[in-house]
Amino acid sequence: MPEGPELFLASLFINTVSQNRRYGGRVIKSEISTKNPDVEWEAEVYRVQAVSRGKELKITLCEGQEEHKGEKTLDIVFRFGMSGSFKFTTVQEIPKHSHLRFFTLNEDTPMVLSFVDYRRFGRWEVKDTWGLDRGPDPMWEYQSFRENVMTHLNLAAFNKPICEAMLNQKYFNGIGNYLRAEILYRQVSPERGRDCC
DNA sequence: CGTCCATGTCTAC
DNA sequence: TAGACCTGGACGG
Repeated sequence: MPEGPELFLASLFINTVSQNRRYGGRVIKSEISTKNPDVEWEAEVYRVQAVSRGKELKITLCEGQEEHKGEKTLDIVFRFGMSGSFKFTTVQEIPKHSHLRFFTLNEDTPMVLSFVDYRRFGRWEVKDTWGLDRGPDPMWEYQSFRENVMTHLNLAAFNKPICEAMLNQKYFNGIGNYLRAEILYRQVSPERGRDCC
């Protein structure tokens, strides 16, 4: 599932299901997830919002029924690894491999937003900053993405075949193996003098 | 039953 | 830079 566009779609999905819902209680981590941190959060009522940047997705929890100044918030930054995704299900149908769970309030059928990751290569951190070694989003921060590339073309990171350079998340945050292949298939040809793989 | 493969990091040598 | 970290589906015997 997870390169930049999938992370973006996951943020849309989270915002769509969370738009007119309220969550409550604690955020529950699965027993089996030992490498990722507990999320210390408890609120009678809170809202959930998501935003993505490259191969990271940030969820913000906001205490309270409606927006107001000084509300308590908490940010969690996720990386999806090879198999991460978000799913929204009933409590009865919590998926196998659901490793972090957010519970809704006031529903006829209680619902759960889950971070699901069957291979457990995915990671989350409780923090509000994006990964320090990851660049701007190529789609949604195009100007700074472009500038970040253009001003560093002299570095060793670019002194290699483009298929290798494109996996560097400091400059191509969100590009993975499938996307680089699709992009290079469309844009690069030997006639243009590129040293491709 | 077994082997191989998968959209990604992460870290120990 | 090789190996580690994980699960499960496809396919071979």
